[in-house]
Amino acid sequence: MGVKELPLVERPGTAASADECCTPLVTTLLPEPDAEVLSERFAALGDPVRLRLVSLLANAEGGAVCVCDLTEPVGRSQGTVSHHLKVLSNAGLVTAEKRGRNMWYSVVPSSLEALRASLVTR
Amino acid sequence: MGVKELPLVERPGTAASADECCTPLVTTLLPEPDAEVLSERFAALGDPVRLRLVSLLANAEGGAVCVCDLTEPVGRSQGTVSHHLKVLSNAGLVTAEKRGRNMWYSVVPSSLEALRASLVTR
DNA sequence: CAGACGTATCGACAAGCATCGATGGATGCT
DNA sequence: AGCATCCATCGATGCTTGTCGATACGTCTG
Repeated sequence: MGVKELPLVERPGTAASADECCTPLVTTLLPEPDAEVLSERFAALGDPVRLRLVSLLANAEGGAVCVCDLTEPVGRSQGTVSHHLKVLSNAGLVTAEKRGRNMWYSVVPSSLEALRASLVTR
Repeated sequence: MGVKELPLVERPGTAASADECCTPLVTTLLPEPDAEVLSERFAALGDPVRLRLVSLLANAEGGAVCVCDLTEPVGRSQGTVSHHLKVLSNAGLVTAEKRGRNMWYSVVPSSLEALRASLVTR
């Protein structure tokens, strides 16, 4: 497949963009459809390997890392790492860019920020 | 390759309390033990039913709700709701208090706030 | 005290998930 | 061209999880 598009919320209703996805759950009663979208994103962070991947990406020089430099730090097979990156990508938390024969992944800061915004307490 | 070694900073009480648990993962390379703890909390929010439970608790008058008033809104059996509340409780996101023959659950705001703090971007 | 009520727990089951090794397509290098 | 490298995908496998119904325990009420 050529273009790896961002499978983000193209939902008609509430959540329009990555930045607006996240209904605050503490200050508003969370509607069920929103719970579905939001929980998918939290679930994406709900795995230690994926959490470390995000951390590795976020802390990288230049903000991007190629897959080849991710397998060793997390101690998982290449296939497994690829799988986790896909999960993160599906949740809209990271993006991929092809450079030569490498794929470079980076976090989507606005996406993390949106998730963070959903956790506001009053 | 990029990263040589994992900075496994094994501090004595590696992020035990609810308020101190959450190493920021974007501004620091997340140590493995912290990833374990943090991911457990994110995973707790990684289910739509649990997310709605948290929302219900947070939006309740008085900040607490008895289990009997939670099953119907989320549309799950009593046993299932009890299970989810336990997961949330284990993650430190909610607390329970016994009043008569009822259990009243409420969110732990500092816990959510700590989780939120772990998502800071730079 | 006996019954009703509220919850946690148990057993069972299907679905989902993390993981690996293998495969194959794409790309770059010699 | 031929070969090495990178990475997504596939199939298999064992473990985890969400769910229910049933059960057992504690507590209130009549």
